Amino acid sequence: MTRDDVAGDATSSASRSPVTLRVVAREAGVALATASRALDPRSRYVAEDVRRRVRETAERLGYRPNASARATSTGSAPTIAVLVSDIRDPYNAKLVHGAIEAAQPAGLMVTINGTEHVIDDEIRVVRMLRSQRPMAMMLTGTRTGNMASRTALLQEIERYQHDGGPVVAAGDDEFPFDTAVVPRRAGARALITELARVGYASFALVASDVASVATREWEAGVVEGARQAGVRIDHVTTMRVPMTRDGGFAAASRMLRDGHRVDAILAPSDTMAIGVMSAARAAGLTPGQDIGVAGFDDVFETDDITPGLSSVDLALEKVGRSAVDLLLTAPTPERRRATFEPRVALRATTPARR
Amino acid sequence: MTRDDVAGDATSSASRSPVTLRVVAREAGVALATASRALDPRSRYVAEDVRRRVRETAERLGYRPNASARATSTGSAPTIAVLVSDIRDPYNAKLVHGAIEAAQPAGLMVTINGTEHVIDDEIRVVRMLRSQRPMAMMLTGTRTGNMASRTALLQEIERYQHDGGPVVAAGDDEFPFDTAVVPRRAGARALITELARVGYASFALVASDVASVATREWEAGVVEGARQAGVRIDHVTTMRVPMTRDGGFAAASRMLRDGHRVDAILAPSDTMAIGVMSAARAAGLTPGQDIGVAGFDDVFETDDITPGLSSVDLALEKVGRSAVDLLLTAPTPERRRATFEPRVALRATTPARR
DNA sequence: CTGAAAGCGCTTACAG
DNA sequence: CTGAAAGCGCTTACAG
Repeated sequence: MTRDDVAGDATSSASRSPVTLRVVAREAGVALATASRALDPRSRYVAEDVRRRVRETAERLGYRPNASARATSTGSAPTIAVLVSDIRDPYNAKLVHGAIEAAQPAGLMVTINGTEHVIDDEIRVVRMLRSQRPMAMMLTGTRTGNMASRTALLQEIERYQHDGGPVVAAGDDEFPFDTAVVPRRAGARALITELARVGYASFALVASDVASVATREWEAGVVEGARQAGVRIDHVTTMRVPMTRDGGFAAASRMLRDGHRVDAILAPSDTMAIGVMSAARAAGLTPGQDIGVAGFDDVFETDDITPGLSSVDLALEKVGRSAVDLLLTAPTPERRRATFEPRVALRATTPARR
Repeated sequence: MTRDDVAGDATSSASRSPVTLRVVAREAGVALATASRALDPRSRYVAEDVRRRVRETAERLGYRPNASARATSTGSAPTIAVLVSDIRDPYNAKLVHGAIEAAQPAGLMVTINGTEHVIDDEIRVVRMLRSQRPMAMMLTGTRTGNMASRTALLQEIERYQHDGGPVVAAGDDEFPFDTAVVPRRAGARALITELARVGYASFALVASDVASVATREWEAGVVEGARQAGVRIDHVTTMRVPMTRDGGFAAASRMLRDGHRVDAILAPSDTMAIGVMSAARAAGLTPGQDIGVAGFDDVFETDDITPGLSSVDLALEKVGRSAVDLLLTAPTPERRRATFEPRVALRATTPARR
């Protein structure tokens, strides 16, 4: 009753080569071309019994078509290349997850390339990506970097487009590609409208001027909403800080030190809002009690963290999914924009006032 | 002073084909083989001036080598295929981020494939991945699923290995591959040791029996640590729940309803611990005050969420990086395990007692 | 419906 | 050091 029959041949492991279509064809007794067709679901004109026989043979041999060979034959790989600044950022993770969800049923792989928020790094990465001849490219997250870098990036991407590669963006409406637009402006507008409705009348904004487009859109939405709702934006603190917890802390600290007193502080991301809360506490204010705090993104999605952070759900997974859908449908002569419904989530950091 | 010279030919955009090595060679006045060598940094025996000329030509034409063609020629793609259950989970995101960091300098792409925690889905994905002929495969996160699925998955992976493909795991020590092991056991041991040191004497564990290996390792570490430190594990509630906030809530609720009273409740992930905190509050207990709560993973990494959740930093990014390093170094006859130093982070949910 | 052949864009012995 | 040629594993007109 030994188990020797179960154990494989452990010694002769590596470096055999995978089963090839040629082998499958030979074993099934057909020509290479026939085997190719039999295995291609889109190919008409194959006798049913031949098809079955070839498929069974392929299955039995554990045949897997060589995607690279297929790609060099057809000219492009069944791959969507996604540029993402930092996959640990839940904002990006949600976009990417949505993209993967939409890509898999279409038989497409998603390739992730980190760029660490540095636009010059992105240029390098796009160069690398062009080599892959991916079916499409997708830009995600927020761009930073100066005008020159930006132009260089666009140029590298345009080379890809020039060769017929479709490009889509998921995020801000800042590039001349089809874009699944994160509803920042509408979301910001809805947020301040809601807050006004539950009794907030004066606001301070803390923002980073680094991730410019994202912040600008958010700020524009807040200002529009404030005007409509008849509430005041008393102070805007824009600092050259990253959109991180520490950035939010720094900006809010300065604002509070300057003596501004408002009903609520708004930040352009939840991560920054966490820093705002810390700054408030450091200044002796309890968020949700002495002062309202609201973020943006809704990446925490929870009331379990106390106090629950008010935020705006930007439908990021849908945005990611929709970006892939844009790639999957035929391009139109004019540029397309997919839009989404944001959802305001008021939680413990902004209880109703009065 | 028009800008026509800058604008490209906007009308005739798509479907031209990328510049090919053949074109570069012709333009540079050399043979195809010579161009290939001139562009290959590893290739000796190319006259310096020829190399320079070819490189300049390639640069000027915006040439990018066709990775697929190269891959079909060499037999494998410069790609690490990563299997990940859910990229939105910060645990996975950190592992993947580490992997990307290590892969990029080596000129390797990382391919992400979501599997939604379903092992049968993983089998499908591995089949797909085999087609890519990636340089290596990396398993990440926690496996679930029954014995049969598990065997089928291993079998599919073994086919890949059989063809000479290296496989590495980043996570639990549950597969017969080189593994960068997440230090769960040591981390759990260290956690309870620390807690004992600051005055905690009795504990309850809530766990999921779904993600078995991860939970088992954690539990084993806790039990070992408790024995060494001379503290009591009063109760273990293991429920058939996912390792989520809701899973933690359900298990902790049942435990508390059963009337168990302990100094602290421990959960095998931060996400579950968040649920535990909610359950405690629902039972009228304030975490960090009436009862201690500690998670595991340290995915939140922060004191800013109040009360700050005590946890164990499992060095996940290092684990991810190291997994790739294992792939990049020559394999050894015996299986390798890379290990890491966990770091206990005691925060507000477990203040020192007495 | 099937097969022989050309071609996709590279790499790499092999022979100068 | 360089070039002509074969080969990687597929797909796809083209001619039965």
